[in-house]
Amino acid sequence: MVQEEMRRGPWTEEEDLKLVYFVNMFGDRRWDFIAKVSGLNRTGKSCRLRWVNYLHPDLKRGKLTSQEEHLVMELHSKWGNRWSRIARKLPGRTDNEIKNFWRTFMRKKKALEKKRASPSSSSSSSSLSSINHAVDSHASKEVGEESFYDTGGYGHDDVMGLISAGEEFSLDDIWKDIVLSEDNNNNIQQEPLYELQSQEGCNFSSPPAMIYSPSSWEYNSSHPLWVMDEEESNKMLFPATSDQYYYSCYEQGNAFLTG
DNA sequence: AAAGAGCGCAACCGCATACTC
DNA sequence: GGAGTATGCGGTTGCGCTCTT
Repeated sequence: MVQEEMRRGPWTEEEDLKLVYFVNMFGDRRWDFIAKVSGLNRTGKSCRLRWVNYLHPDLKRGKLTSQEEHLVMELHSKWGNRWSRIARKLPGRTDNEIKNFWRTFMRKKKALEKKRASPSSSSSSSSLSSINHAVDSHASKEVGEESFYDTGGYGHDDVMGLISAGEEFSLDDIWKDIVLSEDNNNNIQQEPLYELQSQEGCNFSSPPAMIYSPSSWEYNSSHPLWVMDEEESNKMLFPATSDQYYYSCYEQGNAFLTG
């Protein structure tokens, strides 16, 4: 059978709208089915990913808060790279997001480590050196090429040891250490890498998904589908100019179901 | 102002597991 | 119980934006 070439790459706004519409209609389970009936010409996998990582109404946007970052560190020390598991403890955050955060963190750490490796700097009592130890004690198990990822966590004892009462510094200190180090190197600190901010204080970017702001959906997280008046949902999702187009999508979906 | 480097994030890939028939 | 299919997860890549020189 000749398989039609699937679309790949970044999603367009129109595709997003379509996907949201069909997920709203059929739920966020049957991805292959949704991929087919929507006519998106994407794989079910791709649709799921887009939904989970970007379009889901419960998603938070913007940087992780300090609390969230702490939690990630803590949970990673327990569970290692079990990103989805960690993500479940951070409502509104995706495994992808956490993975990216961790990668960035490790990258910074490596960079800092490199700088510190220069002979002039050896403040062994710094909190960073301690977390380095914690991280390295595990990461060093890996052989050969260094990876951004620590594949098994710091080791609970390592990091929790740092956090525990026995030590005189917290993860805050560790972060401060990184920030300070950056400060020293850059002189100009445009904005603290890591500042306390309220959950609502997130720096929202404005992706297309915000067009259908989650707050405007009566989303009930305990329910697989958004609860929404059909007429209302049509109005919100599809501007008058494209009504006909999306109704045809609707028809298409129904036709597929009813055969 | 232009070029290059670095960073952040979205998306893809391959494998594992769960589910359905 | 086994095969086929769908879904979930972790790792990796590539692109675009921002910052630096």
